[in-house]
Amino acid sequence: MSSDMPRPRSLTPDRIASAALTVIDRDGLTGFTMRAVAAELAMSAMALYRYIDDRGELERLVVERVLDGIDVSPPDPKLPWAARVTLLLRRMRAAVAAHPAVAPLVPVHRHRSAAVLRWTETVLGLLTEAGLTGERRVLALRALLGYLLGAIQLEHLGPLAGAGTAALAELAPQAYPHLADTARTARHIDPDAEFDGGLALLLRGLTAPPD
Amino acid sequence: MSSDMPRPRSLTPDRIASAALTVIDRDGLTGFTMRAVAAELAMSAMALYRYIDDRGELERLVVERVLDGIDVSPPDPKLPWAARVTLLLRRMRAAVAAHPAVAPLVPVHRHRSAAVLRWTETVLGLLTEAGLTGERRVLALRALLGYLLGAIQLEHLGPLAGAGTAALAELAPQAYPHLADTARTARHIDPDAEFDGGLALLLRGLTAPPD
DNA sequence: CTCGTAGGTATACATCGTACGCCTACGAGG
DNA sequence: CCTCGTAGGCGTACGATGTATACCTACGAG
Repeated sequence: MSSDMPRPRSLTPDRIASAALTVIDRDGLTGFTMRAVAAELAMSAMALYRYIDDRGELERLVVERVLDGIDVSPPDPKLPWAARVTLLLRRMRAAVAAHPAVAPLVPVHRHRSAAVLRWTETVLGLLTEAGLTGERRVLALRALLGYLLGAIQLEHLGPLAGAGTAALAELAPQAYPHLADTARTARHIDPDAEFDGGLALLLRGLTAPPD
Repeated sequence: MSSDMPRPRSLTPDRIASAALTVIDRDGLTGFTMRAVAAELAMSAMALYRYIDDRGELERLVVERVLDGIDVSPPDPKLPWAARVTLLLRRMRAAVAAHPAVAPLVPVHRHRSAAVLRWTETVLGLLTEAGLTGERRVLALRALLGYLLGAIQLEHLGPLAGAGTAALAELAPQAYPHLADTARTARHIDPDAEFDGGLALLLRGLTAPPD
């Protein structure tokens, strides 16, 4: 055999992910098409299939690329424990916020990302430091992860995340008194503060007495 | 004009939603097609467009149908406060769990559902009873909603929600020690208990001192 | 009975993911 | 240098999808 390297060319997975991300940032998820990504790489659509199996794998690459930028180093140990956890969650949230259109893809492909593994390991380290082990640590992680993913969905899939809240404040006069009132208050809250605030409530619960 | 009712026929929005849900339950989201839903109704695909504007509206109908079954009556006031909130969240979770394949559609169309409005109003009532008002109530609602939506995503979009956790327990031997350990523990936890447990942590934080 | 309207359908089109088969560039072996 | 096998790259094509358009038709009001 003359086997080894007959034609070692062109693309790296990273360049592909990068092109796909460019397309998504520019045209949104609906513009995220095999043909569009190929065009972004100045290739034919089918050429992509020399590097990936199918659309699913492309999505996976995009999610991994978005999440790979996350800094997973443990924050300064001198910070209060809650502040350190908050920092880590904020980093993940910020990574997604930098490319809002990929938000719906994150929950689907999250578990295949090495970055997420590292991030989770770091978070677990912090939880362990706080004295959480065994089942309590599992529950704490699940609660944090649930809150994080849910918050991301709420921010990027909501009724345009603010316009709808405004509508709620108008509508529902006496049929939904609490709702109308809450929506009115919510309009004045900064999204970052809202994320941090909800998280703070959760963290307070995590560190309560071990039953 | 002879205007009023020239031909008053066939379908109600509810029958349409019902047929769509049948299709989704049987064939999953990928089988959820205009043609498939039409076939389920023994009609041509285009006939559907006499009743709905586009696919998006069909999705909305499905989500509304799934969520409409939720019991939004306030639970027995003799129950502890946390138990009452838990009950309401469980109801929403159960409604989605009854049709797992629609889970990805829920965050997208949630805000247009009257059932969600009523449900939210009830939850807000409970939060108010617990002494939460103003910003604190907004944050509490957001945290609960985030946790709920996130938990639903985690359960239905995970790595087949269990198989992946198992894989994590095997993999990642010394590279991710905390993770491997946590995954091993997680395998023995019932999903319902996990949901309730994480929620309990959050609720504990909600009722802590008002800063 | 008639007639206008809304119900229902058939057909058609653009766009999507991707299977298939063909050329071609290029690195290794002579 | 030539040649040759392999993998890169492309053109075409197919089935599926959402939906626009134009048509026929059943039916209730007059």
